[in-house]
Amino acid sequence: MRKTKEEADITKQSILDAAVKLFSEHGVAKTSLEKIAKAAGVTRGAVYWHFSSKQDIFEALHDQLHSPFIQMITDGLEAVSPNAIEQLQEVCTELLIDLEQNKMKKKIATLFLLRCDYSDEFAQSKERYNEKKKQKNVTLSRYFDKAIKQGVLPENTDSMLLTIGISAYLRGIAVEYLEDPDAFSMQDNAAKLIGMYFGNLHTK
Amino acid sequence: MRKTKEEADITKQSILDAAVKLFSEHGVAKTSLEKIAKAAGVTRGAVYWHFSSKQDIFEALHDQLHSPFIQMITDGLEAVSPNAIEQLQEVCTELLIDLEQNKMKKKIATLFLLRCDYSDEFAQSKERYNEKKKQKNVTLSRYFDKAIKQGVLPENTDSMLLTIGISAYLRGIAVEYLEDPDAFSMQDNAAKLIGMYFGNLHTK
DNA sequence: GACAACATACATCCATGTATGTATATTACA
DNA sequence: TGTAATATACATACATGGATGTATGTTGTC
Repeated sequence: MRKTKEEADITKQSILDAAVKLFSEHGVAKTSLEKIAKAAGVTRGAVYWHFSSKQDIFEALHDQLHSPFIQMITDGLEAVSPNAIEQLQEVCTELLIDLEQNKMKKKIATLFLLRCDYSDEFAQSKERYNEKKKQKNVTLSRYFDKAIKQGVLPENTDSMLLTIGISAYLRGIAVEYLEDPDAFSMQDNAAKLIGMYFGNLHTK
Repeated sequence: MRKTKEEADITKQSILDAAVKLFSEHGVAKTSLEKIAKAAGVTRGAVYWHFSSKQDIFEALHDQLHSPFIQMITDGLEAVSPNAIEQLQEVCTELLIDLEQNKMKKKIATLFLLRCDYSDEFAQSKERYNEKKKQKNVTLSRYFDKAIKQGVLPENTDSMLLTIGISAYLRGIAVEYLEDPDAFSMQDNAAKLIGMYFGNLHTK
């Protein structure tokens, strides 16, 4: 019954995959380890071998999936561009369209935005999550400072406030979309929505 | 042990109050009817007398609390104003500041935005919720049409898109704030944040 | 005296965690 | 290089608590 290290890693990953699927479909709280095990084609024994609890699985998913999601924004901004705001617009738009087209990302975003709450046992996850968010905000804020120097944003722009605004807007669009994906199409509207926000920011 | 109709109503309301508190603090899924009963100073017998299940309580809260919350926006827009956009700005700003100052509203918003998910048994609640949202969007969209006729919005404005945008923005700000109320103050920033969005919409 | 407004008691089901069994991969050693 | 020892990767079994729903008892009201 013993498996290779590689086989064991596959088992572990299949548990995580099953967890993502079930968490995003039925919510974290309503998903039992038994269901995860079955969906992964193993027993709870395997689950408890690889993870100590449901929180543990959640944390693993958080590290593996959510953090990169946040970083996707910051990474996309590293390339040098003549117009920092236009670049940001493109990154945001792509992120939103990707949410519609990439099934996996859609699942992940649904999971972390709509299917979990960070109270009680998950408070520790929230702590780390808030930290990542702060980092992201610092990065974005510095980015806006760059844009101001570039002359594509007015001198008196409050970069921190703009950061909060953009973050909220992006999240709001994502949440509203994921909550009811038939309400509107990202492909058709993401660019326009983002454009609406940035329309008044250009100095041109 | 039989009580007056009035006393019974008080009991029922105290159960709902306890539910709001516990739901918003620990999440809907993690709150048992036993805990609600204890917090309300009764037994589960009383809870089952007034409600058929946890979903039933959730639905009652939804009707009692969430719907009015949505309607607060639409209601605030009924008054006749010379500048529809400025009026909307004020309504949105007030709503957000209220979220910080009114403890009860903060609890309610936390509950419905961060502490519940609408999958599985709660799908029926979601249906009705989405319906209300559609109504709200129609109202808002008509409102923007009015603003266009008023001349405070450009002729070529896409009112439906603007509706989606505003809704998303408001929700995003609310969610980001509630998730970490220490991150920024509504009193200081709500007006500015709302202003940022509307800045490019004026025809002035 | 009937019924409303509960409290209490009971039965059942899940979910969790842990303990134990087991086959096999890996390692140690001769 | 073969083989015994050991640790790994689980499956199975067990014990427990907690949550739910219902059934029944009790008291006061109308």
